[in-house]
Formats: sequence, structure tokens, C-alpha cells
Amino acid sequence: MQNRPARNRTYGGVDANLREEDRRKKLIEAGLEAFGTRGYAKTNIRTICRLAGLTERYFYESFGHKEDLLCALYRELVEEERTYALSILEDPSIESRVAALRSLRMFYHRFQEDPRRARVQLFEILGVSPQVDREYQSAMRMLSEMVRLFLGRMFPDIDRETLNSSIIPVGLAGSMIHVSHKWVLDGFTMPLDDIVNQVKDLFTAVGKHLAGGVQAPERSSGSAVHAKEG
Amino acid sequence: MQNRPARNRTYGGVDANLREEDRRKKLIEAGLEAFGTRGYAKTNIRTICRLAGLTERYFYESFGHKEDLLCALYRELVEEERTYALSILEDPSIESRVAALRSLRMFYHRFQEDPRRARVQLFEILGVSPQVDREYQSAMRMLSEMVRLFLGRMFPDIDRETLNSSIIPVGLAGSMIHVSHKWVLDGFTMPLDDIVNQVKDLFTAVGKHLAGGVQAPERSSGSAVHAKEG
DNA sequence: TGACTTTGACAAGGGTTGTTGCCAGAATTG
DNA sequence: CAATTCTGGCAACAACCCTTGTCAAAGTCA
Repeated sequence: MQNRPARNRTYGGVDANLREEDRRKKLIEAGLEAFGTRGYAKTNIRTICRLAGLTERYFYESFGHKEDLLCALYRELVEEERTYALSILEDPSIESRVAALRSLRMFYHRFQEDPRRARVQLFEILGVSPQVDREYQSAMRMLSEMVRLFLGRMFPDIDRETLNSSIIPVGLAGSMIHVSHKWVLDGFTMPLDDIVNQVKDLFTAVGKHLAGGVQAPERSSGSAVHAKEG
Repeated sequence: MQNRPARNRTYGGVDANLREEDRRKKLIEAGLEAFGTRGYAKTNIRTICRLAGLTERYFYESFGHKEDLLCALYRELVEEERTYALSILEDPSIESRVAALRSLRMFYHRFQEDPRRARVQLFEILGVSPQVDREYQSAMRMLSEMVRLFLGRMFPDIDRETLNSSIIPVGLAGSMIHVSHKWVLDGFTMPLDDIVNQVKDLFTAVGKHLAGGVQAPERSSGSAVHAKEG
């Protein structure tokens, strides 16, 4: 009670906080392996700990539930992506078109390079719980934002206001995701460069349209839509 | 052993096969309710049976696993959608632009009308198992095909070959799905007509681009993409 | 060296679920 | 009416899992 010498002391030469952080990282890596191969639903905590080379107790040291690990892993993957993309898109020394293409390529390359990432980011994250849904939602908002940056860089003529008010970047983000879905489910048969080029075409089509003097979409522009339901 | 009078007899005035079919339908409806509200992962078979007003035994009469029910439900939802869309898109008596818009509106309207459908079709179907993944994959192929039909109807000038070889319909299908995702997660705050109009704009942009004499994309057209990774 | 902390291995309690089986009563046919 | 089938309710069993706890061994510091 009174004589407590060096609580949280160093161990194996490393500080206590650092050791905990190390374990956390091991668990996240194990989560990537487990969720990315056998899937989130079919993975239990024991398995994660075995893969991490740790005991169950250490799981609860860093995470409250399995969901928490999934969220942490997902957030890390997405954050990595964002960092890469921003470092390319915001580097003024790279020619705009090259920067745009390179960031697009990075997006797909990362999935092919490690399909576990693809599985987690594209499939395992959905339909787990409201908490995880919110995580997904914010990541997708971020991706739409990246698309806005992307379009702004590739097509400087696009009106900022148009870009911000339009749902089109959301749609394009969806295209990127969905093309990834298909690519993954097809087992990455199509070559990476083909994927990138085709998506680039899609972006180009939309970008040109936006740059071509289309004002921000007014509300309920087409009343033909109101025609009676089938 | 010898005296077996009327096996599979009628009951309550209905044939045995019909009764089984009725129970199956009840189970699918219960699946929609359960998966569409509390979610697939958090639903057990007992709950489904309670909702269906049936006993566990009858679940195994029609389905082998929970997954089978999910697949059956999903297939039914998608099939319904396809039927509606085709009935609109292939009706030559409807003006092309109206038909296209109406089918697009139907797509989103169905989600708003019954959010359980949205949850099942958009969220619960992913990351369950390879079997379910295949179900999703085929549904998405179908949706891309519908988009092709849609574009063909809205922009008769688009070259058939271009349309068939391009990944763009896949991308647009992804946009539709993704916009739905966002719409659902935002609690359907944006009015249906706004959603439809914005997606229409996206389709228009791409359609005009495709119709504007762009030939089928040649392989590896842009070598700038090969620039070194970050 | 000795007191103390950290770690790893595993057990055990408590809960949930899938799946099958049983049984009494209602409905039906002959 | 009698025999039989269908139905609903529920029990039971095993399997799985989460979560906490125990305990000995290894490591570390004074």
C-alpha cells in the first residue's frame, strides 16, 4: 500500500505506454488478417488474440468489443489512404493531371496489393452495427471530399459552388467503391491500369460536363419525374 | 405401413405444397422485418420464427441456414425491382426520357417507401459469406445491365459496342447504390425528387459524353498512370 | 538476491444460439 | 366416429462464445 516502487515501470527496455501501444498495433494487424480473410462475422476474439500472439486479457485492455477493433482498423486504413491521396493531390509540384491519375491509381493499387484491405474496407464494414455504420458514413464523406478535390484539380474551370452543392462527387465516390467491389469479386482479373483508365474516363466525362458551364442544379427541375408510379 | 390414406392431404382447404409455400412466404416476410430492422447479424432463427408466427421446425422445412433465407429474400427484392424497371424501360409507348426518369425514380422510391428493403439490399447483404457475396454480385451485374438499357434508351446515339465494353455502366450502378447509402444513412432527409434529379444529372453527363463520339476505350491508353507509386 | 510487476496459459461461469425431438390437441379424411 | 395427419409450443442438448479470474513463471528493479 505504501511502498509501491515504480508502477508502470519499463519492461524489456520499453515504457509501459509503449508496450500497450505495441499490443494494440498487434491486435489491429491481427484484425486485418482475421477480418480480411475469414471475415468479421466468423471471427471470434480468441482467434484474434492467437493471431496477435497475445492473451484475451490484452484484447480488453485496448478494446471494449470486437466492433471497436473493427472501427479502429477501418479508421486506420482509411486514414492511411487519405494521407497518401492528400500528399499527392496537394503537392503543387506535380502536374495536375498526373497528380489526379496517380492518386486514383493509388486507391486501387492498395486493394490489389493487400486484398485483406479490400475485404475490410469494402465488405466487412457494412451491416455490423449503427456504430460501425457511422464510421463508414464518415469515411464515405471523406472520400466524396477527395473526389471534390480531385475534380477541382483536374478541371480548374469547374465552379466551386457547383462542385460543393452537387451530389455528383458522392456519386463518383460510389462509382469508385463499386468498381472496386466488382474488381475484388472478379478476383482482380482486370489489369489495374485498365481499371484506372476506365474510372478516369468516367471522371473525365463528368468533369467536362461540370466544367461546361452547368450551373448548380436548381430544385425540382424536372416535373416529368412526378409522373405517376408504376 | 400398408394403410396410409391421404398423405400430404389438404388442410384448411389448401394443398400441402401450397401450405408449405405460404409458410415460406411468411418466413421471408419475417426475414425482411428482422434483417431490415435489427439487422442480419443480430437476428436469430427463433426471432424469425416468432415474427413469422411459425415454429423452428418450419424454418428448416424451407431453409437450411439463416443465410439461405437472406439469399431468398434478397433475390426476391431484386427480382421485384427488375420486373418493375423492365416493364417501364421496355414499354415503347412511354416516351424515352420519361421512361428513364420513371424507372430511376422507382428505384429510389422503393427504398423510401420501405426502409427495411433499403437496409437489406444496401447493407445487410455484404460481408456475410461467399455464398451471399455471389448473390450480391449477380444482382449488381443485373443492375449494371439495367443501367445499360437505361442509357441506351435515353441516348439512342450511343454506340452499342461502346456501351457494352465500357465499365461506365458499372460505375453508374455504383453511383446509384452509393447515393442510396448516403440517403439512407442521412435518414432520407433529402427529398426524393432532388435525389432523382441529381442522379439524372450524373447520368446525363455521362450519357452525353458517351454519345459524343467517344470510341470504345483502347487498352492502356494513358501511360502517365505508370508513373511511380507514392 | 528478494520484492514486485508483467506476462502467458488456461479455466470456468454465464449467456446465447442452432438444431432436433417430443407431445398434446386441432383438423381432416374415409 | 375413428384413424391419421398436421400444427404449435416448448424442452433439451450440444456447441460456441464472451468475459473475468486465477496462478505460476518470467522479467525487472533496488
